[in-house]
Amino acid sequence: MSLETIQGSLKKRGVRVTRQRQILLDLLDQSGQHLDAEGLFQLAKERDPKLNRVTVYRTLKLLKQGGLVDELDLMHFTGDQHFYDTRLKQEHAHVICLRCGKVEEFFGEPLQQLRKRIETHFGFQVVLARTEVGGFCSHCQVLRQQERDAARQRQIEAAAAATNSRSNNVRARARRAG
Amino acid sequence: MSLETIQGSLKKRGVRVTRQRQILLDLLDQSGQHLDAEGLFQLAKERDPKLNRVTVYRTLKLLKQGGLVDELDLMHFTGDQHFYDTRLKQEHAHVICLRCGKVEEFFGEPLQQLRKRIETHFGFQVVLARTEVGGFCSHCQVLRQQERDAARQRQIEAAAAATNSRSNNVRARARRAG
DNA sequence: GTTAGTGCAAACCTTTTGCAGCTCT
DNA sequence: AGAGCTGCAAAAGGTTTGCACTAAC
Repeated sequence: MSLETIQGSLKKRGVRVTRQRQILLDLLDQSGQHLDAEGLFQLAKERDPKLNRVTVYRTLKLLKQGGLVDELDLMHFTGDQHFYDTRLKQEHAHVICLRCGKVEEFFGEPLQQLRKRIETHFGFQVVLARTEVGGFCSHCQVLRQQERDAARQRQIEAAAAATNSRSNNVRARARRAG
Repeated sequence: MSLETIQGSLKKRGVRVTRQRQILLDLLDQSGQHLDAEGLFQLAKERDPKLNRVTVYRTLKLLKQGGLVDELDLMHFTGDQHFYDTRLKQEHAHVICLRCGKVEEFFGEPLQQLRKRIETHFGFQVVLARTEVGGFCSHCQVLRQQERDAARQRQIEAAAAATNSRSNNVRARARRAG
């Protein structure tokens, strides 16, 4: 699937591919990232400073309705906005690290298998599927362990300090009592 | 897993299980539906008219952070609010009909398989996974076909009417021309 | 020349925050 | 007493809508 396919699909529906929509489609296609409405708007403004935020929302809605983009939430890691993926790639799951926010994409047949199973199990006609997985990437697993170790260390030191201060108090009382 | 497990988990974290929270937990547990904050609030109001909407949001946030409920979007079929599922059942996918809004739950190993594959593929530690599938339930597939047939029929009739009116015009012109 | 699309401002809906008072322990 | 929790009001964040003007077919 290509950008031209998307544009063709729009024209077929009597939707006009205006200058603004062209800009937004290009950005969605090029930018490797997962953009939300605001991010897309910021990039679009660089190409056309007059382009309005509302146009971005309207275009995204249009593309979503036409099944040309997928709407993601990325586990609400950054907030409650929606992110968008053109459907130019194969179906994939999004894997979000809950510590650093990195997003990986997982392709592979377990996804197709799941889809097929749901279709046969319910006699359901699947139109779109979305899998989002939250957890910790290999890098952050290590960092979390270090953080936990450091926290435990601080606790031990705090406990030791408390003990010292208690015994100091005892000594001080003993002195006052003479 | 049971409601008591959830309550225990909260207490262990130094979280108080107050009257309000008890009400909300009961409702989440009992109601078979997928409730959103507003729906939960409406039900809670019946048991305690003083209970505030904000308390609902705060409790849901707490439960989410503790990993005691899953947050769903149900493909934004009804809007952008979030829905909540206690994690008392086995992991499952949500299957949403885009015509009637019915939500089915799919259990079964393709889900576990997908999770395992992602863990091994990325060395990722999965904490929570969410699969939402949109499409048409078997019932609505039939209805959609009927709707399409009816639309085609109307088109044919409209075309026929247009032809009639054109030939009527021709006849009228002929009459006027005498 | 019609129909669709745009920009602007204002509204909307869901969710969060600040704060004073209340409640468990 | 002290930490945690609640209600209220107000704000925030993201998204949609009404309307007059403009651009594409």
